[in-house]
Amino acid sequence: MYIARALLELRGEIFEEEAMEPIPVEAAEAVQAIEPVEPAMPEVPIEPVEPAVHQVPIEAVAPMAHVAPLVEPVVLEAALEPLVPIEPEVPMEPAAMEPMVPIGSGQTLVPLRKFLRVKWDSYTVATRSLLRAVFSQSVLATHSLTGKRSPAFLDRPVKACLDAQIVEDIVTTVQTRFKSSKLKKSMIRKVITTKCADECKMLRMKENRPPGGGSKPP
Amino acid sequence: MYIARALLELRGEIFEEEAMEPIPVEAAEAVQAIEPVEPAMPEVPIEPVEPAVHQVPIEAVAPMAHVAPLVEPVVLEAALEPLVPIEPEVPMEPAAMEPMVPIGSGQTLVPLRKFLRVKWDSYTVATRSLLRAVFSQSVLATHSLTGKRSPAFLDRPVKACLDAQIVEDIVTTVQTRFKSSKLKKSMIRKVITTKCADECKMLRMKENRPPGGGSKPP
DNA sequence: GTTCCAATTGGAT
DNA sequence: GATCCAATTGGAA
Repeated sequence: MYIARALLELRGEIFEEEAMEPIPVEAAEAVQAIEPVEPAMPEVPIEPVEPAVHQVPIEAVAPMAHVAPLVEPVVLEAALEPLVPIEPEVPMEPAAMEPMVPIGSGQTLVPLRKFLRVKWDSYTVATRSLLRAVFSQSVLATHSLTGKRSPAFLDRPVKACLDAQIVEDIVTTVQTRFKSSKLKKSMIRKVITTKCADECKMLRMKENRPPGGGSKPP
Repeated sequence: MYIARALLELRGEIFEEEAMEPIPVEAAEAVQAIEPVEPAMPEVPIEPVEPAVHQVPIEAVAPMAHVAPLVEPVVLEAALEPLVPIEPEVPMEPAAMEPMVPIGSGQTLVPLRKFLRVKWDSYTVATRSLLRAVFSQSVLATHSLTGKRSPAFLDRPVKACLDAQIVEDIVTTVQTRFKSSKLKKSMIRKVITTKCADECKMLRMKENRPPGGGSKPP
């Protein structure tokens, strides 16, 4: 069973190799959902106090596609705050139904549906893919690995840093999957840095070309 | 004898021994065992599979000390003075006597004495060390890997690029030495880029602090 | 549409 | 003193 296998792989109990087994896309596609719209609102990075578990927001989709997708605004708002762990006082109703998968230390939870779409073709692709499963595009575009200022551009505003625990969980997950290639953490972190930079560029493109800016040759 | 051993190492008949990446060594990570680099097993395909210019037979150099290399070291005379004579004050006659060692394709010759000083502790150290054995500090400081302009600093003057053949020979040499870790060329090239940048910074420092700039507390 | 590359930088290690 | 890190960039792959 795919889910069971995915969980086993998670725990490193199934061997990986450079060319991983073809990803069970069918399972993911069965419940495929349209990517939620990314509100271009730069959210303020709220530092969690002492999070026990980092829960990645789920998409507004019914648990196993059996039920009609009951989209609640609460869920959408939650999706805006990917870095913030679920708050105790906010009971997540539909979110609780979403099957979650722990990665790394187990403190980071990834929606199973998203996890199944992660591409394991190479450590770089896997890292970038995992990032997209865990963070929203807007978060990736507005954050950096360390939150430190660019030494080459000291005047540029500093970006907030990605949640360190989640980053660490991603790194160890990729390391485990590709452990036969003895990946150093710094390699994976470099990919994360590049991914954030690329997302930042893409976001900038979209902002400067909202709609109607394109040239239309007749 | 050291020279004999060096030649053996060149042919890959002596292996990396302890020479391997001393481990990621990130922060708290720690405990990955330094796995011993495969059992000693001569597997380097130095054998003359092809008559091409690939590998210069070691024998052509071994007799040395009085015979010029069979292959004309065209590359090294290429204006960039990649290989400087050991002693500037001695005439070039001893330079012709200097035992040279071919690396990579065999088109690049390294003075044996410098080659013996190369550190093989890790692929990064080895790469930087090899660079210093092949290029002068001033060349490293004034050149870059590709010779392309920095995309982040389009106004900066473009540096000349290091000799592509020599770079390739360095890359393949390091790759061969550390092939058990399946190094990608891009990794090694990145080290070269960084080394050039570091040498450039150092040169800049020296230029701004010739002598007499230091503070002397009594 | 992404991903990758590498030049430059200052500080950290 | 040398090496490593990673933020930023534009264009190449």
